[in-house]
Order: sequence, then structure tokens, then C-alpha cells
Amino acid sequence: MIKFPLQVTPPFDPHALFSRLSFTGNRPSLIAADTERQRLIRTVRVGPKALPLIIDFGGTVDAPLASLSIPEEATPNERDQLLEIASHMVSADIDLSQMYNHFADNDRLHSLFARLRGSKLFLDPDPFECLVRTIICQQLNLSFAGTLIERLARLAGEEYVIDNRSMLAFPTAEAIATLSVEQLRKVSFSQRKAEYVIDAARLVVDGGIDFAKLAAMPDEEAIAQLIRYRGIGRWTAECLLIFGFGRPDLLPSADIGLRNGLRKMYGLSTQPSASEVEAFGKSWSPWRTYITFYLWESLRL
DNA sequence: GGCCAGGCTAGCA
DNA sequence: TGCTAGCATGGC
Repeated sequence: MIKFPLQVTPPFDPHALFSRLSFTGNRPSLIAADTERQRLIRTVRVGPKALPLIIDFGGTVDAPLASLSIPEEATPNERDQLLEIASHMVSADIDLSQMYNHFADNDRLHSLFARLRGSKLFLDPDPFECLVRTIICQQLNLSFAGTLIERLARLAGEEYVIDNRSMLAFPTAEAIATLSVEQLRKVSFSQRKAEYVIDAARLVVDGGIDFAKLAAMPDEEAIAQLIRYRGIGRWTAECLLIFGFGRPDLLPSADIGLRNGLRKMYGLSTQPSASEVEAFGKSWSPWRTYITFYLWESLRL
């Protein structure tokens, strides 16, 4: 492996990222997290090719250090893409100090920010993986969703050894598109979830879903395009824009985690409805994604 | 054992 | 347009 520095805008605290990974049902076969060494290991796709990468963290919250290790045989083009993907995954360019300053006189948000200072979203390396992961997560506890994601990867993804670990590459759309509903049923997917995942892969393969085009659209236009497809509702489209594209200002108002987080922050006796969430979140632009993320995070503190 | 889980669809009024 | 039963399985 050959190592390159990875610039990450401070403040940045990688500890939050590690504890969050297990909380959200990640399996080490997909993303290995070595908390002691502050090291993340996984494979990502550059085109159809799966390439391993290792991200190491260090430094301090206000002067973070990060590095990216990739295979020596990577071409210059692959190297550039891997650097871009790694930077995207750790939300390197996000400047949290702007958000902290923007809401400096909001007491509730201020204390939320103080407890989670430096927490950044950890994004999926590519939108297809994000879409499939999100569909699997629909209406399931995250732990079981993580199990299903690993089983899907075992059925259709390649196996690799990285850093002396046996790892799985997240499958390509082409590989998932060739699976049968029965194969997924056998590993505890529901009938519908199996259909949604395979249908999504086929849509990506045949160009019905074009991530390059979606990436160029404003949030609402992209959501409108995506929810035309069976199995992709508003929440799924919003999560794709958040975790796939890193869009900063989405409020997934139907999300259970967000509603529970709001309930906790405001000490509400019942879970707020989606329209109440909208009302709460009205003043959070242009940082609604990150405030949503901080409310998710607040649930495990 | 029962309720819930970082929803979505189809069917109905 | 708005509402809701049903989905399916595992975690707690």
C-alpha cells in the first residue's frame, strides 16, 4: 500500500465516527474499524473494479490528521478517484464551524453541538451502495439491517484480504441485478425488500436511475425523480441525497430516529409527527442535514 | 411475548 | 388527496 495525506477541515473528531459505525449496524466484513489505531478499512468501487483502502486518523479535533493508503499498483487516475472518494466519505470539506457560528444563539442547538463537537457524517462511497443500503434499512432495526446487508454482500460481492482481514466488497449493480428474489428470500429478506433491491439494481444497470444526472439536480427534483420507482419513497430518496451525495440541507421528517431525537431534545411526551418535525426544522436551513445527524447522534449519548 | 424498528405500497374513502 | 392495514423479521 502507498500512503497519501488526506486533508480534513477542522473541527473533526473521528471518535464519533467509530462509535457510530457499530451503532448503525455495520459489519466488520464490509467496513472494518480498528478503534485503537483509529483506522478504517474497506473496499470501494472505481468503475466496476473493487479497490481496497485504509484511512488512518490522528491529530486533534482542531488540527486533525488523516491519511489514505491504497494499493501501489493503482493507476494515477484510480489514485485520484480514491482520494476523492475517501475525502467524500469522511465529509472532509464540511466546515462545521460555519454551522456552529450560524446557530450560536440557539441554546438547544448550542448544547447539542457542544456535546458532539467535530462529529461529521460518514458517507457511502458511491450512490448505488447507498441506495441499496437505504432500501434494506427501511422499517428495520439497524442491527438486523446490517445482517441483511452483509448477507447480500456475501451472495454477490467479491471477497478480499486487506490488512490481514477477510473483507467483502459491496456488490455491483450488475451482480445484484442477476440475483433472484428466491436467493434473497433464503437469507431472510422479505418478499418486497428482495424485489425492491433487485429492481433498484436493474434500474441502475439499464440506466433508468442515472446517478450522474441525479447528482446535478436540486434536492426536490432528484427526490421527485426517485420516488417514481416502486420501493423508493421520500425517506429513501432523502437518505440517498444525504449519505450518497452529501447534500447539506435535507430534513427526513418521517424518520423515526429524527423524531425520537427531537422528542428527547424538547422533552416531548410523544413522538412528533412528520409535520411537527417540519415545523421544528424550518429554521435549520441551510444545515438541516447536519442538525438531523446531530439529533440521530444524540440518541446514543 | 409483545412491541418496535432511521418505510413503502396498495386499496379505500 | 389523505388515511391505513399489511408486510416480515429480529432485537430488546
